[in-house]
Amino acid sequence: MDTHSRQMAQLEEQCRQAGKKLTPIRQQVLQLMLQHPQPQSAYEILQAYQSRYNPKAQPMTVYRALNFLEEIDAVHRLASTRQYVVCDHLGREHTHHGFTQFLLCDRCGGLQEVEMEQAVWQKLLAEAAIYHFTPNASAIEIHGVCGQCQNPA
Amino acid sequence: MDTHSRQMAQLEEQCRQAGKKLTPIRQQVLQLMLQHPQPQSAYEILQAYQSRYNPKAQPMTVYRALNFLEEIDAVHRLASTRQYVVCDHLGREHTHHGFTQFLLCDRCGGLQEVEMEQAVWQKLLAEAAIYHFTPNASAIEIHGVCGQCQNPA
DNA sequence: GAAAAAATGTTATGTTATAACATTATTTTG
DNA sequence: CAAAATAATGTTATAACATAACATTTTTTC
Repeated sequence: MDTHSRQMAQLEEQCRQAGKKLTPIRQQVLQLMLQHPQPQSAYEILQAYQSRYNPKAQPMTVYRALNFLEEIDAVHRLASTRQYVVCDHLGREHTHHGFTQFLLCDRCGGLQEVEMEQAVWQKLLAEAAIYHFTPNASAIEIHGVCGQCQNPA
Repeated sequence: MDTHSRQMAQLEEQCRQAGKKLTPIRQQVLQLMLQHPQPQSAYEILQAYQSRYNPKAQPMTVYRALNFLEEIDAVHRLASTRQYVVCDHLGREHTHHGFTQFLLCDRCGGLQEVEMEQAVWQKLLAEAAIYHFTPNASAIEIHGVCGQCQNPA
């Protein structure tokens, strides 16, 4: 069983336990995303979906699947670029506890998902607390240039 | 001379020194934004511009002014909400050196602009460096609930 | 004052996302 | 099991955000 199948199976189990359903459409969308590690826009995913599964699929179909997958933490939506990407932890025990740092390469469009050190996000929270502000999101997005693009082979 | 006029005058001086021009349109857009401390979408600003200055103004007019104002660090674009807001430092000596934290209230739509402690953003940079990633943006956006909205009077 | 550069006007279109309502599939419950 | 309720999907339309491309005007430079 390949990695994607295993991830899919584990996710299906997770859903079942949570009383949610990983329907065919949702699986198909996730499948497409697993095969494409780079972040993609909803409309790019729609195109892939149309090519592969159903030429008549509409935006809503993909958006609904993406929203569901985001709810169950299977995918992330990158607010700054309006793109979607499979969660790096998919199919692992470990889910998100603290903050996530998304490192987005402006050159190649690639993404690195990094768990922030606890010490760092606690400091971020502390700074916010000075202003009596309570964060409810747990990710930050940082744009820049990745290692690959800085030192091309 | 009121605060806005003073800020405008100082900005004009800054522009002059940098060989850039704070044209009437750009001033007008900034003026509207100064009168509206909450972040606004480009189209909201366009509406205000149409009401106040020119009913026939088009989106491009506002977008061009906003892009210019962003270039000279007079306004910020909030990527996660696609809104624009006047820079909190406008008209002060102090400009951005390190990282900025934008605290966005999901309840009231308000914004608090906070300079990150150097120790914190250095840690962020250090974490990014592990992945040979070089950030080129210097702001992060954190969503949550502000003090006002948590403890309504 | 002619040429070049910068800003603005104008039209069209591309991109992202959701509202609203109809239909179908699945689950619950009497 | 059948009716009712809920969840998911289909479908159409449109709202909201943003830029391309080219024309015209204004400003600067020489």
